[in-house]
Amino acid sequence: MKVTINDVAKLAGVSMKTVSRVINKEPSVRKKTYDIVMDAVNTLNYQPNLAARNLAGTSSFTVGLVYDNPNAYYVIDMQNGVLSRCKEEGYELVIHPCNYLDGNMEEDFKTMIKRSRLAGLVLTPPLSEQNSIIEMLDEMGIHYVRVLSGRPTEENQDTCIYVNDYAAAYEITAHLLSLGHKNIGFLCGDKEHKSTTERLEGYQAALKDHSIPLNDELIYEGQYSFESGVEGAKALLGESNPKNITALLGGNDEMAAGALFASRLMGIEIPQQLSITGFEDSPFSRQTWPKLTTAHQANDVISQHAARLLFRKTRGARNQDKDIITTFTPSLVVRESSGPTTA
Amino acid sequence: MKVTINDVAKLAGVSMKTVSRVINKEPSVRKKTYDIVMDAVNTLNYQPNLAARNLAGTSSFTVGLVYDNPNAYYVIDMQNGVLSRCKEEGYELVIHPCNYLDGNMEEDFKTMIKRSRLAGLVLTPPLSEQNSIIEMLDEMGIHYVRVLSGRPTEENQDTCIYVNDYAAAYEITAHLLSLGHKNIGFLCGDKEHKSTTERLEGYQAALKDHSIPLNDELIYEGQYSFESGVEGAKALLGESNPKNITALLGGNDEMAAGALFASRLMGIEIPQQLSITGFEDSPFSRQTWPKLTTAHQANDVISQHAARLLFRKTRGARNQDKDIITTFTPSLVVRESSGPTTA
DNA sequence: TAGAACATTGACAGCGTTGTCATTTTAACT
DNA sequence: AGTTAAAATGACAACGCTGTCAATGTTCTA
Repeated sequence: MKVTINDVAKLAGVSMKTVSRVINKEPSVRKKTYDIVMDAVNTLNYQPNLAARNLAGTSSFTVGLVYDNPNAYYVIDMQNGVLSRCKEEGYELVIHPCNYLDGNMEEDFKTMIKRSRLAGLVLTPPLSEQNSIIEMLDEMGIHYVRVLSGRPTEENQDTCIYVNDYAAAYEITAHLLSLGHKNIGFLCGDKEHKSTTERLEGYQAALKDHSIPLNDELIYEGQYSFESGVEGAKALLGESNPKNITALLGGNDEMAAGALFASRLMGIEIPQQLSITGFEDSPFSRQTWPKLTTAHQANDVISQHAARLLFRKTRGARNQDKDIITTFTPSLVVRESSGPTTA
Repeated sequence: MKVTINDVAKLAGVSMKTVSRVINKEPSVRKKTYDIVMDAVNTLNYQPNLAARNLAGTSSFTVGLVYDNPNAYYVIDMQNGVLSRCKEEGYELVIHPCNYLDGNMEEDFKTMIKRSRLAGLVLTPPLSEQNSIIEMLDEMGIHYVRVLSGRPTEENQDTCIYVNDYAAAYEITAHLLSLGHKNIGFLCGDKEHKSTTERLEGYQAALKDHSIPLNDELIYEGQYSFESGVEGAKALLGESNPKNITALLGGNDEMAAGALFASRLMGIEIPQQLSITGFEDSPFSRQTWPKLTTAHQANDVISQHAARLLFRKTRGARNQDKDIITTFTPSLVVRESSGPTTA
């Protein structure tokens, strides 16, 4: 019933250790031996036991995915990306949702790591930006890869995956400018998120490049939530839109959806009277009315590359994956929530 | 650095095996011994190694969560519920998204089970309804708990958690009837989902109990998606609402959101001209305009109980959790998308 | 063609637990 | 107190794999 490495060895007529070498793709196994062993593996349908591997080996076959992000779509995409890579490489994934504000996170981490010695961790924002965590991991000697909001100039190319929110925000803003908008509001997300400042700076850079003076009164500081989007739109548009805003950049899709909601309450027509854009292209940017113009962020692809980067580190010489992309720029998706100024 | 069961044993002055007994909560350990050992465990901050436990023991400490559901909110909730329980019991969770249509699922399952011998599986709909899968698992002797749409009368109370969609649909329909609606449309979800027929039957039962004749023309057969909700609303309301429908029951929140979207396109005011209701109370039922009246389904609680049920089976006598709820009925949440008939 | 250098393979211990079974301690009887 | 049954503990071999290091094959050099 249960087939072990010994069964394979017997069938192939080699030692246990040679089978081990084959399934671990170690070098210095003769091609012929390799084939014989693989045949045996296939006919017996052998699957190496993870627990035994983790116990016996110095490196482990489980990776952790850590997140503190309320966005279900984001999390699922990240999971699926990492998972698909894990499957290919024969790794197991342990997911670790957490709440940074909880405080006892450090303990939590240590427990997780002790219980199942991990090959490494994929950290997603905003946790990936927390220096205290990074230091802790460095101290503990845990491998990790961080997914971060940032621009290609940054260093740490071997341990970070960057999402260029700056460029994406620039592109969205440029899109609105090209439609004739001049007074563009910005609904800022959580200040603790690096993505917030990146997006804000991209927006400002675009304005500057088009010789539009910056105006702090057009910026609402909120959180990445629907409710905050509602509040932000109300705050910026006020009673009768005194600032004469014709376009609103949402910090993310949820805020944009909130702004859409608020506009509706205020009787503002979208996009005739006001353009609204999102960020991330999560499924519900297609489920609002009208559908949101936004910046598409391929989270599953991003997390796949994060996993690949991690494996490159953990597997060392055995894996020299050269095609890893370390910088991603979300790309503009124009839908119905943005249009030319009518003013 | 790394503390093992031996370190604990030494410090406590007992044998390795006794420590093992304590951490496994086996009976026949003297209270005094137990305390001494626990003290040692705590001072050393000992965490049993999962790989070793899985390898040595007959039962394993990993459970799997299997799902084939496109709804991110649902999946996250299920994960978190199971996960929270796993943490308490010292189990590890392996998530297993899959695509039933892929075909090679059986192989996929077997691989997963071989690689990390599992204590058991939590199956969520629609997979949990697939007899072929259940039979396979029975054959393989794998423990599992199914989360299913169904009514309390069903058997298998020790292996299934029921979500009473029938009652919930009944309640929503009754709500609409009480508001004066008579021509109530129904946007049917995927026919393969048990929840679809349960919800449909609940709707029909409510109508019958209020002496409203059933009319198949008011039922649209679609899928549980936003797009399908759009199509369904268009199909039922047609050019000028010839069937004189005043309320629309969405098969789930997404369909309801789609119907909302379509109504907007057709210039129909919600809820003044048309009431629309959802199902599940996923976050975005609060992010539509107007917010959706829906049936709240506590997925995290449901999955927690599923996990508890599973542990009761796998741990046998060691765990006699008596407070497991096996039937959940989603409860009506009235928001702004439903209102009295104006006709 | 001998000998060195290198490539390939194998024997065996050990990873940190739990299961089995033997041993010791305690409790419960006469 | 002496016996017996029951409860509590311990010794030690697994579990299925990988790391180490020694043993064997193979190729190259002179």
